[in-house]
Amino acid sequence: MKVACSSCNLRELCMPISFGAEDMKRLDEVVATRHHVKQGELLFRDGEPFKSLFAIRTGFFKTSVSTPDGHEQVTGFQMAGEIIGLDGIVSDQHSCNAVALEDAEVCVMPFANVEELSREFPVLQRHVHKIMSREIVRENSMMLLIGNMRSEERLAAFLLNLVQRLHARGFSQTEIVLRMSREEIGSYLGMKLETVSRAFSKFSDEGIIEVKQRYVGILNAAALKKIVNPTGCV
Amino acid sequence: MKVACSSCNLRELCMPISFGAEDMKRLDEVVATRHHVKQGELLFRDGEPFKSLFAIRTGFFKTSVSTPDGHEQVTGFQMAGEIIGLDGIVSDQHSCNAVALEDAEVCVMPFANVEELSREFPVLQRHVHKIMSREIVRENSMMLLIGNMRSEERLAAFLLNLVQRLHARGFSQTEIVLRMSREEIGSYLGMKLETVSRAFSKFSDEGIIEVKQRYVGILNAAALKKIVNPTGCV
DNA sequence: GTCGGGTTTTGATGCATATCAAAAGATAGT
DNA sequence: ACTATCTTTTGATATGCATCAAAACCCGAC
Repeated sequence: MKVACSSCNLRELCMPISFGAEDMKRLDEVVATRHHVKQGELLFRDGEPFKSLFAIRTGFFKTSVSTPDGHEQVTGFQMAGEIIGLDGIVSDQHSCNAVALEDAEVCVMPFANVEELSREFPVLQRHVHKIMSREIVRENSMMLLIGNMRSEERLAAFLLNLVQRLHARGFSQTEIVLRMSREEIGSYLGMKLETVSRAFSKFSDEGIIEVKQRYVGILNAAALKKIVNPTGCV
Repeated sequence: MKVACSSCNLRELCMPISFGAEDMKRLDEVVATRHHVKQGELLFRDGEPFKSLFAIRTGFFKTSVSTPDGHEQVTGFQMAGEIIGLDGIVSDQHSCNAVALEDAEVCVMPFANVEELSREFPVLQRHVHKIMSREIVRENSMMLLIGNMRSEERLAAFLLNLVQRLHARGFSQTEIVLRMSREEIGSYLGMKLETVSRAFSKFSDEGIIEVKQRYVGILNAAALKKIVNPTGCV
């Protein structure tokens, strides 16, 4: 079952938009194969040789790095239409682990293909640069989040970010089914799982959200935004 | 005073290494002009339109982002041979501030030039990708640092990183003159200036370092490494 | 040299979050 | 359906770092 980029409904997310049908056909060449990853399995692992970027077609991933003593730091959660593997370019080997948090399918894009077609299509080249820049900016804001905000602000920002990305993919603007555990959220946000749980309970008590296990209903998005940014400006 | 990349002693740091004399001449075209930035001045500011990347020729910069309520998070310190401005690519405007911490000179590389020459020279293309990937990896490790380590571990890691980069530029392996304040270090590492100061004092009391204002002498690098990574493995 | 403003150090105290612990709830395998 | 295991919640306590405060120190301006 071959699904070409040109006919993929995630095209606008992982490919440049301003592409003619003609060019789009050529662009299909970036994707060599597709690959299924079962829940809990690794797509790639820290230290593994880097060959390809991966575009997520379906499913949900987390990426993480570890301290020598085995403490894990989740560095990101990725969903359909997002690209993972950029960390591997610099040293030709991956520097983090990517684990599927639910059964997933990815498009394997050999980086040699990406670079070759990038030289031919400036719009693709620009797109690749933007994707990498976006990741740099995202991580900047994560540093701000972890370094400067308190636990409840972090969780509020996390939920808003998640729901915004899901909404961009056609899901509800008010309902989330979390794919990750409290511990993984905590690792991502630089806090312990108990603190995550307490923050959930607090928001729930205040009527801002509704929590039932991994289901989260957002009852008062404005309140969440106010927690992240109390002044309301910007 | 025109200094071409081909005759710049920082060439190995900001340009691809495997370049013939012929190609190197063409590569000089990436740099449009040079620009002086006085200590305390901004090279670019959050929200400003993005036109160019900047290669640092001399001097020392910090980049930072801010919360709406004005709290600053330093996202990096950059020295000679390093590239700044990558954050601006994604949305055609800068998303952080870059301030010179000492009088500096930068090479202005219009991004249009970079992209055009990248298409022509695969080795430059690869280089640009690596620089962006390196920044992504660096920020991953900063998330690990801020999210998982305690204050003394963070400062130890910071000092080791700084001295390693300075050493790569021909400076001492054991002596640093800090260009940034305790507050800026603290912001970068997600802690308060008092905590930074206390950690300095502690290391000094233990004979691991020698501190006199912004001068730091590293007396026992092994001890610093052990603080970052107690198990000693890896 | 002296004054004034900024930076750094050090001490005392408080608070947010980590840690420890245990129960409740969900999930998967037999 | 039932048990074993994992996840989540909640409570009690501990602690690392922030906060508040003040003194010491440094640097540049005059």
